[in-house]
Amino acid sequence: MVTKTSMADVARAAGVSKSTVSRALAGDSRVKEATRLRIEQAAQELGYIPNRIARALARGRTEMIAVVTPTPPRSFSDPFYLEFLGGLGDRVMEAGYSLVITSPGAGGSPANSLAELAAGRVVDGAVLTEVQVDDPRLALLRQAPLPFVVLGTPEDASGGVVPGVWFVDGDNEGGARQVVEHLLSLGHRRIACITGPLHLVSARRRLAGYLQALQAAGVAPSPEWVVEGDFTREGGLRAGQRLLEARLLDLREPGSLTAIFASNDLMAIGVLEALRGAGLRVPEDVSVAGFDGIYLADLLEPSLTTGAQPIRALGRMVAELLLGRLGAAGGDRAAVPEQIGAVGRRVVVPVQLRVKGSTGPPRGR
Amino acid sequence: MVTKTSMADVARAAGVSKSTVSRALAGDSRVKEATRLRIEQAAQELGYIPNRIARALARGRTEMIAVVTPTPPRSFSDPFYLEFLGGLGDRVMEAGYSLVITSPGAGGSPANSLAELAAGRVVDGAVLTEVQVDDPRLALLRQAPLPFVVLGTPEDASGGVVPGVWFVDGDNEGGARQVVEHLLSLGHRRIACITGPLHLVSARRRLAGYLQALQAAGVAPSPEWVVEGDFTREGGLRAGQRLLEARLLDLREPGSLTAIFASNDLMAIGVLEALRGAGLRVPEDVSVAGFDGIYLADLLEPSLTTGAQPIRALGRMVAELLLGRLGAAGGDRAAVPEQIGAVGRRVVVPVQLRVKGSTGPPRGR
DNA sequence: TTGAAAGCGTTACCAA
DNA sequence: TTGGTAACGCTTTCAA
Repeated sequence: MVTKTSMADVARAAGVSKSTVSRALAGDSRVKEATRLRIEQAAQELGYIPNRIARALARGRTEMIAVVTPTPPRSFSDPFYLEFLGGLGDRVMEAGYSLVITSPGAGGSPANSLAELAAGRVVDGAVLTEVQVDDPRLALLRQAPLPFVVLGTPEDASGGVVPGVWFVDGDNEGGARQVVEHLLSLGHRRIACITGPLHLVSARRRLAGYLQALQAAGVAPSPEWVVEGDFTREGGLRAGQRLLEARLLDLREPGSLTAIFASNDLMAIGVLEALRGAGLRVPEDVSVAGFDGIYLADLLEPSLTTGAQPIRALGRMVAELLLGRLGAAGGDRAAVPEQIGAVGRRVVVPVQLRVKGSTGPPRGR
Repeated sequence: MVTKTSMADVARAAGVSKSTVSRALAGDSRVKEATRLRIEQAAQELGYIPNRIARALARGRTEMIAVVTPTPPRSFSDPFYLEFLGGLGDRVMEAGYSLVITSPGAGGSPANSLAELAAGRVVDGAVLTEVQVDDPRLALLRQAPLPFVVLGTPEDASGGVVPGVWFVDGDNEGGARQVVEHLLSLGHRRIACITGPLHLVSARRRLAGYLQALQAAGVAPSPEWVVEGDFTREGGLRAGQRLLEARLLDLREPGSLTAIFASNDLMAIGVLEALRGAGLRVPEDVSVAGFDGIYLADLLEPSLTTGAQPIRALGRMVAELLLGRLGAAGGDRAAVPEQIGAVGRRVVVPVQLRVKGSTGPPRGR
């Protein structure tokens, strides 16, 4: 235990008052040059480092930003979130903020911990991920004095965008549509969709995109083609197995599926495993496509065809928006492409179809 | 902006003093039942949530733990660290702590930000990753009043373990030896090693394991078999290409390598790419083995033979040790296998050879 | 240009 | 069992 030096010590050593030390170290221009130098030297010699907690209490700002990570079964080890977090973290740390990772699951109810965050003055702002339809956290945060930005489009049950909320999102619907259109263009007609948890906005939108593409192509999907998953690899594996058990992937059957659209890459990976386990080849027997464009998708064999979101860029944009709201130095509003200038700032970025090795023409074509 | 309620408001509403409110809410047994109830109700009604910053200042504890992530080119998107972080995060959040992610790169020099962390009283403890030989951060932290635990063995230049430091590590040397012995047992003799950055302890130890295994088998490695990488996929790719350019992977040459040991899985993935690019098949033409056992390793085709560390468990153990040092509720010392009871608590966990599809007998055997 | 002193919202010690 | 009152270490008026 080393005796820690406080501002008072520096003041004493430099022969000035605490106030002056505070001003000098904050770069206040009203401090005489000579005094500042003397203070800086004293601080240096004493190894003084300001107590950020005390500063935070006095200033009312902590220079920390909270990231509320997905709830189980996705955790923050979800590759998508980690890549996102990378982009977010890089940008906010550049601006001098730290990231506080809080899991909504641990230590109380989600709403509870969020409320504590908001009122506990621990962070200056928050990033919400994994938005649900009619997300109760939004009301909570909006009435709290905590600026926040959402990753994902905040929708209510009727499909309307919740006003007044700042958010960044990929074009889930359009992206999913593109991916399914790609499968259709290869000649597939019987295409399954493994969805995310349908209380999540992103999951619904991707499902909508899938349905739109089929409808536009005049394909009427059988209800059993759509399986609800949970955005995890295990969930994808289970969903794949369910399709197998339902004999929907039996090549000898006439009504067999020829392609599977998984609503995220992680589930697609699970599906690949399920198929491999059943001795089916990809893409020769079945085509598989995913969504997200996590970097893992490229490392698989076969590499995964997917609707790629600019994941790290999403993180950076969320950071930019939030920094802008915080009035932070370096929070450059102009850097954020503004889509709609209405109530709340909304950024929706396009999703890019990335055709790789996991999709090909259906068998027998 | 909602008017926030402070403890004083609750006190007024309940007709007691701040002290009593503080005690009541902290569950102090000396508060009369009736009073506690009255206070709790008042707090409830007013929507009172304690200011954690003020509490932290008063108590001297913030209930936050810092994780110092690897420096570039590895970032915290490195899969190994992410899995580790998952284990760590789960455990510390269970115990009521939040995780603060600080990048040593951003906002100043590594040492600087670390010193600020230590003295800034922002966190109660810290986790260090990516230890270097003679790591300067250790001295810094040890003289600071901040409990910390290291992921990796803190070594000085002479190979001795720095005393007084708590750490958790996988058995790098033994693990690497096992992996290389596996290659030798398959009949390989000309085995390359792609190392990590050699200022890192883990990289050195894995190299040592490789050399030991070869020596024990009576194989004298040619200097050009050893290529220094950087633990990234790109680094692995480059290293693989270097071996190719050096004509060490030309099957027509008599001295061609038959196997490659990459010091971590991520580099092994890069090597696989390099080989694929050169039209070499794995394991028919060349065997490839990695280290770490990241979950990605299993998803590759071929799946990767590797020296598997219990990555998430490493995270949990680090958490356990740190919580123990913090005297945290739920910090269960007994849960941590204690290897050496000397100065500092040291946990070294075995590495398990996981034989998968990327290794096989050398060509022509 | 500097200093004194009043916060910031808790906790914790000491009396009562 | 409760209340008064210092801390905690900094920032920020307000005066000088």
